[in-house]
Amino acid sequence: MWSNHINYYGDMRTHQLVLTWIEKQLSDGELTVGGRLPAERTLAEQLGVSRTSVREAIRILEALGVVRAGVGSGPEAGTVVISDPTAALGSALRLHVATQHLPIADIVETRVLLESWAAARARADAPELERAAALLDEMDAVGRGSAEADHFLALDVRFHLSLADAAGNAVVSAMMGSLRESIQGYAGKLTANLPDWDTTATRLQAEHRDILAAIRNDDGGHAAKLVAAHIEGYYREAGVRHTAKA
Amino acid sequence: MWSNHINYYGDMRTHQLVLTWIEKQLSDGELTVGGRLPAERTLAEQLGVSRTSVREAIRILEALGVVRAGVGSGPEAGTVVISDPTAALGSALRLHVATQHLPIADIVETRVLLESWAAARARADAPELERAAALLDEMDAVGRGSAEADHFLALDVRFHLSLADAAGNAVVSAMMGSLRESIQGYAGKLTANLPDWDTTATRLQAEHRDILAAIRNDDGGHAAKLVAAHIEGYYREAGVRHTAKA
DNA sequence: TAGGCCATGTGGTCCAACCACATCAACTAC
DNA sequence: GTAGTTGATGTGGTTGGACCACATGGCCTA
Repeated sequence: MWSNHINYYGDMRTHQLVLTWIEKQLSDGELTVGGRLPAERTLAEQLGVSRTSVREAIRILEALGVVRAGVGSGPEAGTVVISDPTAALGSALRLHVATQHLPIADIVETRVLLESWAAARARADAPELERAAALLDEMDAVGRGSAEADHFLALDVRFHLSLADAAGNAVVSAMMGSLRESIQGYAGKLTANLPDWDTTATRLQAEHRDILAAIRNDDGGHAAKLVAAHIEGYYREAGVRHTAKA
Repeated sequence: MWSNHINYYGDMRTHQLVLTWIEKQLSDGELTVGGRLPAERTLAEQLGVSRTSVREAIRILEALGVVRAGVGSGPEAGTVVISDPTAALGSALRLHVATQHLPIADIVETRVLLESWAAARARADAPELERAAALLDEMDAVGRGSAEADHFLALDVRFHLSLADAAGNAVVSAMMGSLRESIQGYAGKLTANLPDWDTTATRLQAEHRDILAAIRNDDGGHAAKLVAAHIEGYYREAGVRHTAKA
């Protein structure tokens, strides 16, 4: 038969072998969130591969939001297991947008889809809604000058993510976050196309409060419609002028 | 002030520097899908970093479905830019499922959400529907024994992806594909819980044809309902027995 | 006892070599 | 002249070893 070496793994590249081992540890529950991977040198010796290959595997896991690497000693050091699906989805989408194989329009459309569903699905008494309400107050407090637009938008993102979280679906939340991240730069530029940021911000806030009120009133269907109109309206207002400049 | 070396990039780690450079090339259109990256050794020299760091960056891009690396010479060799968002999302979701921080139920729910939307959105004359129909014929042709269940399910996946493609949203298609990939192993095990695979497969096929007919009849709303019932019904049938065994 | 200092262990980076692979051109045998 | 072989070339794949920056903690000194 074939080799009886413990390290026979077919055509698999070395770093994939390491990935497979780590994924198995995760599936078997021998590695859990918060736990630490063996040190790179140790792991390399255990698996009979070079440290380089171990590092390549860890880099991939880092990019996928599965681990975090820290130098030095102490609690922040070492490679520890985390769970940040949004990071992976976000950078992936961002890069594919860069290759121009993921149209911005499709991203916006997907955002509307997910966010409408979340609004319809959110429970009226979800604790995330209180955070959302607090964010709205914070947004009222920021100035209405275009200089503060970035600050306002940052809070806006967190508000929408809070609504998504209120639906209680981790996958939808992660996807929502990644969609926002992937078009973050784009959305920022859009504000430059708005004729009057002050007016727009005030309108957005009014719509935000309507959406939140609908959810808290257990009128999911209405909330979903409001959310869709809210998002589409914003991109239409900013986007039309954007294309009109061309 | 600080160093005036051309390679001062703040706290960024070396491989991130390479990633940033490549992402900029993509955004600027200097690198497009189908294009080739400079050879690893060349790129390392150009950017003033080690080949190791270049390779770590490329590994990340590979995991994100942005490039494909091939050894040797000729058209298949070298590191070429591709665009496979599904690969990135799929492996990310799969790993996070392994960490048990993404409930399977949430993935199934999200799948229903996306697929219902796609069914409602698909155009009746979309060319992808012909591929879907061909897949259904192929599924009729495979045996009904449980031994062929894997083959049937593989075609089933492609059928559903074809429907998603018919909606014409690349982001939704990519997410759909990644969701299927992330629970592929899980779905396969479920068939073992079914009392009679033959009967189930025949029923699934009937539902498939109803869905396809509804889309072709331009009745998106009906198609969406059928799809939701189709997916939820399958998981309920297989899943209930699964938990009942415990 | 309080302070500084170094041993230790972590990831971060680099280098130099070697391998396997695929192509292509030059060369050789017929 | 043609067909086949062979080697040069260039690609990613892998390895071992060296050194660095960093953070801790214990030892040693004042």
